[in-house]
Amino acid sequence: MDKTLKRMATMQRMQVTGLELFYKKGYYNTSVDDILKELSLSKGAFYYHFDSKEDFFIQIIENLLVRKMYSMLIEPIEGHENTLDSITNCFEDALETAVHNELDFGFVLSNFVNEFNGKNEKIMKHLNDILRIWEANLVSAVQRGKFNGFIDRHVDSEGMAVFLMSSYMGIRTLMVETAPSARKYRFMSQLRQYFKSIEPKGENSLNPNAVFGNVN
Amino acid sequence: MDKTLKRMATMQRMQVTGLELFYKKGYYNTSVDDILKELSLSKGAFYYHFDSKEDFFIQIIENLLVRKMYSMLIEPIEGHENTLDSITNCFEDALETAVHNELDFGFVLSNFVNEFNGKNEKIMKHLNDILRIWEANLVSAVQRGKFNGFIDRHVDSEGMAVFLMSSYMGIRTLMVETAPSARKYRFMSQLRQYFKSIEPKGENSLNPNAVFGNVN
DNA sequence: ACTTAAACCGACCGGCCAGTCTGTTCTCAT
DNA sequence: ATGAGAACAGACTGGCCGGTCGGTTTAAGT
Repeated sequence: MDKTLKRMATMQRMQVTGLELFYKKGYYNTSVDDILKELSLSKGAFYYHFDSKEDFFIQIIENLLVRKMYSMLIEPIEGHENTLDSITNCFEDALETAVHNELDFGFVLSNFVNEFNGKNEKIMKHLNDILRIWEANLVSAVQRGKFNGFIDRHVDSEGMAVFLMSSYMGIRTLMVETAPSARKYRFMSQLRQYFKSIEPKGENSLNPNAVFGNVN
Repeated sequence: MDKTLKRMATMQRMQVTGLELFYKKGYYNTSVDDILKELSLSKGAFYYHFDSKEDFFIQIIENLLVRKMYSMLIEPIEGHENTLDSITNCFEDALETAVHNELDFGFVLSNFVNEFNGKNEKIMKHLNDILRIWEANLVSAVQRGKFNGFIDRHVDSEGMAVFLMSSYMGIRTLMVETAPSARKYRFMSQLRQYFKSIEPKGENSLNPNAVFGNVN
């Protein structure tokens, strides 16, 4: 365990800058040497730790991408009763990091889905796993929102999850070049508009979660 | 004019299969020889007609992508008074071709934006032009919808355009692998939900377009 | 029939890149 | 101190790909 410390540290360094470059320039347009140059390491070091470029990337997905997706787009929604509010805040934060050109992992994911679709089935499997997890968590968040009286009982939870993921991934694509800050603002305002049509109508509109408490 | 007929025909063939392969495998992962093999043509033929692979791709954008974007995502919305209906129908049709794995040019565009972003400024300029045209046409469609009484006067036209483009490009990314038909259905149903919150409320809800006629 | 240019062929070049392999340096237990 | 394995260095290979270039075929005008 202790002796593997150095190993782990090097692998971690490689993966972090690997993800950074893969994100910036794309997987196929980033050579292993590009990453190694950034770290002043050699081919020997790389292939000592990883089997192949593909294996390297899959480990990046498992070790970095999955965790960051959780901390940025799943956990911020998981804990709270008022689903619509927490989704709004979560998207707001994620898009704000995007405006500052920092790594926005929801977009990293969408980028890679686009790059590998139809080209590398093995990697697509891993990416689709993450999408499924994201979707499942959104679905249960919507259901919790219904239960807690913040979302109309008649809305389709699956549909809402798909719609949220779609619009999020889409706005990130649109933010890459033209007026990211303005587009973020407009997007968020329309998202709130959409949420208005989702709120419970009529008698049961007061939230009963003081009675039932949180679900799960 | 007449003598250039053969030239035009060959260039057209190259561009059509070029777009097809670039879409399926990506620009950087498709070699010029891949396209040539498909057509039983040689390098000589290619570089006789085009300056470079990049030039070739830009001509594909101008000759094929732009036109198809017009016919699939712009003109179907342009002519009609009831903006929300025509957008719904337009998206419905476009996503249906996507379900059948045919070339859906809105997605082709979004794919290329993802592939070239940060990698090829020259090509990005051309792609951004198309995005701007699409956006402008959606904005004016929304404004027409307001004028004709199908859309609430208070909604932000720019915001709605951005939101529509986002969600469309996003759902296409989500449809590439998992349950495209189901996701299309869910998406369209949520889009209609969103549109509900966009309709005019209160007194002026009856459309007055019988009085004013169409705008433009 | 002959000329001429357009259209096309395909071998070749130079550069890049994933992966290999041999060898060197570092680390640490004994 | 030293042997042994872990960690790393870097030259090299084979394949691919964009682009070039000298040559051949096709077609059209005269």
